[in-house]
Amino acid sequence: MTSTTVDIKQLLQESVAQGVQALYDTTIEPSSVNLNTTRKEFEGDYTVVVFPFTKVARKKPDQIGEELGNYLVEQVAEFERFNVVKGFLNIVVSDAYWKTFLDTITDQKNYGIQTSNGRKVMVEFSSPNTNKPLHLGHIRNILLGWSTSKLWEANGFEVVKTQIVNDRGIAICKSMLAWQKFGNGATPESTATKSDHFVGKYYVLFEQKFQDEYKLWQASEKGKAIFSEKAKEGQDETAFFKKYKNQYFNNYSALGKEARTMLQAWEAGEETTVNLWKKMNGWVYEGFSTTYKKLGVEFDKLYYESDTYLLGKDIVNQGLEKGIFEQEEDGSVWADLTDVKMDRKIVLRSDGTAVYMTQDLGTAQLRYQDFGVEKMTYVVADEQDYHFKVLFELLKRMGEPYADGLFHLSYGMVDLPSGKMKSREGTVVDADDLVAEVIEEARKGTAERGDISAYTPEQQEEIIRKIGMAALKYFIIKVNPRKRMTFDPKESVDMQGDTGPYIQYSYVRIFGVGKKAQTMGIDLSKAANYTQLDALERDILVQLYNFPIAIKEAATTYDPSIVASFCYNLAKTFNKLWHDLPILNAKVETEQAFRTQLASVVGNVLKTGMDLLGIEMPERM
RNA sequence: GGUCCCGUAGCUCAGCUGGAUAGAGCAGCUGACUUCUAAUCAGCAGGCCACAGGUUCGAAUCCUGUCGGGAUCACCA
Repeated sequence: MTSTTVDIKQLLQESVAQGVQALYDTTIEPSSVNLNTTRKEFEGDYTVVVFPFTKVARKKPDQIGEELGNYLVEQVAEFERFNVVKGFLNIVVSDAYWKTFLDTITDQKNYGIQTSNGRKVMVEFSSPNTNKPLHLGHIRNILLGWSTSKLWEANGFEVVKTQIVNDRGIAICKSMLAWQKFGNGATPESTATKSDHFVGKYYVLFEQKFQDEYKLWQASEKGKAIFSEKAKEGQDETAFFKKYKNQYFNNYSALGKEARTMLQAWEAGEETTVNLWKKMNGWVYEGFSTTYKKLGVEFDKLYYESDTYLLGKDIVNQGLEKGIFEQEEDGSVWADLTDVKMDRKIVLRSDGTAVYMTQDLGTAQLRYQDFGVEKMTYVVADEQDYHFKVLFELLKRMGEPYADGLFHLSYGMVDLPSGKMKSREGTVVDADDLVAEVIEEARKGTAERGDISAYTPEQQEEIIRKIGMAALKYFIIKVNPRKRMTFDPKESVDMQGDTGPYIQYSYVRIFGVGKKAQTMGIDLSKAANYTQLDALERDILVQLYNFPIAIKEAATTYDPSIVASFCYNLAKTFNKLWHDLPILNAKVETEQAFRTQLASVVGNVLKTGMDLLGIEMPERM
């Protein structure tokens, strides 16, 4: 809270505790006092629930409410009136308090944002594979990661935004092989294709060629023999071969063999393979970078799997010495987590090579060495819940200094109305396509409803872009991350109701008022003499008061949707005020000045809040 | 089968550290622009908060069980 105004909620809790002491001779913790914001059908700003005091007071709730209410109003200047309804004590905070509060935050351009606390944390997000372009799932990930980073920054932390780029392995080799065999030297330039999409095309092509090969094999003597030998009772061919795909790839496929050979050549550092790998990854990065730019995100540090995939073996050895891991006769190393209801988990293969877990152990340590962060957040879909539970448990057992600060921001998958996105069925929503679509929709909306003709074409384009991106981003970020969400492309471009453009619209109104107030030469100091706050004005002030609280909660619970819904509610209340009460048209000078001031703070808070979600505000729309 | 997550209006979602009559938006119907931007506002209609028990003065919220949906349990990443 601010230094110049008291924290009204805290004051109320403390005063209630004092009141209980004075009236009923009982000591209670101020923080245990149950406070709610008053429902809008009753008069008041805050409501004290008095039921918990019935035992110590041995009186009826209504009577306690009366007694406590009288005590508060008599003893504390900030509490002006009260009423009691069915055992709920509704408190009206004084106009004077709210006006001082508003003055205080009017002077703080960064109201809600804490100053640096000198502490450092890391957030990992996006972390794509380099064999195909980004899709809708990445967008949710990226928005969550970006917003979480902004939220921790808003709470005073320095945030290192990072990702681990999965640039090696069999997947990229498939793209490489397909390009080498079938590409005829084509390039993104020669085909006028966005470069990451270009590489993705060859990944898809590989899958097609592989399927063709697989089909032929299924009809061959060998394929038939395998089927009759290995298929379970009653299992039909289609089902069997679907499951058998990986084994076919590893044991019989010619293409599979070529891809694996390529991977081995890469691991051996064979020059032409490494050069091809560099070329194709270069294309992918170029494409990613324009997509990130469109989404308005950037990173401070990139880690590449090609650099880190051998890490972690030292940690495993240390763990062996400490007795945290155990070695089998074949040389493989395991962690036994059965005592905490998890399984035995392999951390090193029998041939001594690293698995995914090994890498992650090593990468965590590397990051700590690089940046000395006290917390690390991994934004990764919930299908990897188990992996991270194990990873964090292992790092804890290793006694790593940052182990208590590890958090897996686990989010639900994004479904389409038609069901799950499946790359094989071509239902994956491409990130670039989606961005283009939502901007087109904003263009239509602006043509119908907008009022931006006074701007240059470039400026208009910028406004349209902001509106489209707001629709898309808000639609995704407003959902609690933990939950699986349905992405309906039609709804995602909505610009009315609980949407990004709705909030932008409130801001635009406020911006317009601010500009006009200046030309009118309104004297804001006149606001000092305004009395008799309207219920809507009080409602807005209570919400503004809660802004820093919402930011804090959103960060500590890793849930940006809290800020999204905060912004929506504030915009909604403001729109109602706009409709019901005159601002610049108010006849009384004090009223005019006060509302102009209030509007300006609301605009400021909306802008700050939306910025935490990665959403920009236009000044006109 | 073990473990974890989810189940709230036709649809998409809030509310969950227990508190008043469960809230929004969309879709449907109705009304409000000579007045600071109607991408707005107001109203109508829409709910055994999956189900059954339990704890409590009080349960959508906490506990147990059941049902439904999803994820995961590789010397894959």
